Amino acid sequence: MVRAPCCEKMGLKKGPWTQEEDQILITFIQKYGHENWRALPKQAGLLRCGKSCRLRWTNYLRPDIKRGNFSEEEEQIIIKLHQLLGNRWSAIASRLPGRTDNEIKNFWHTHLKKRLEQNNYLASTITNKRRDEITTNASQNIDEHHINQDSQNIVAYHPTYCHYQEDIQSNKEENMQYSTNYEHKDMTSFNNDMVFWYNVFMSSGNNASDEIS
DNA sequence: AAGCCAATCAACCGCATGCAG
DNA sequence: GCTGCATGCGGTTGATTGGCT
Repeated sequence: MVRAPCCEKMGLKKGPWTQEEDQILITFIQKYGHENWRALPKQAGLLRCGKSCRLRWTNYLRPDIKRGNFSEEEEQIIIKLHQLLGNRWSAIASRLPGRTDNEIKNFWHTHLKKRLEQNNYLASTITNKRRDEITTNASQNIDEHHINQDSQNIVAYHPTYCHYQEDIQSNKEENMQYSTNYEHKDMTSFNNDMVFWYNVFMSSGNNASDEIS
């Protein structure tokens, strides 16, 4: 398939947007909308390609964009959605009103990814250490619960399952079950997490099954 | 004060997908 | 079914910023 020529042709401008360009784009979109991104820059009098305009609008200029730091709850949602959906940033962003896929992607790479890796390392270290203790001291009655308490304490990002319960009345009992059971289960209960979040999607009105497949 | 380095984030690039003709 | 265009998406880059020496 032949690729459509992009902005590098015809001396179109690249790089950071100026305030003036932003204003032109905002004014134009407010007036005429953005039916056709490819034609928009020409109509608006911008020396940018449509792709660049779309990105600037969707990631920065849109009026409904929420700026500023991510809340604790948003972090938890991103982490869980990433476990469920992988690097499907737009799908994740669609569940976080006011946040863009680009913003979430950047936040993931700069904050959450490192933290998860670090926490996973620490959690596995602690768990292995505990297991060694158990092996060498078999007569001592140390149960699995004890081991997992340590892992849980280390894994700071760990889910708080009650966030959605007010919104999802129909699944209330089921969700409570997950949140309660979690206290007594080990890290492998992440499978249950998956089920939980799948249910959240199904209840949210968006058919997540299409996206998961 | 200056230089270096790492973190951050806006923006770009190229592929994938959807759709009309 | 094929082709070409428009748009969406995820990975990556590079400019900027802030902290440290």
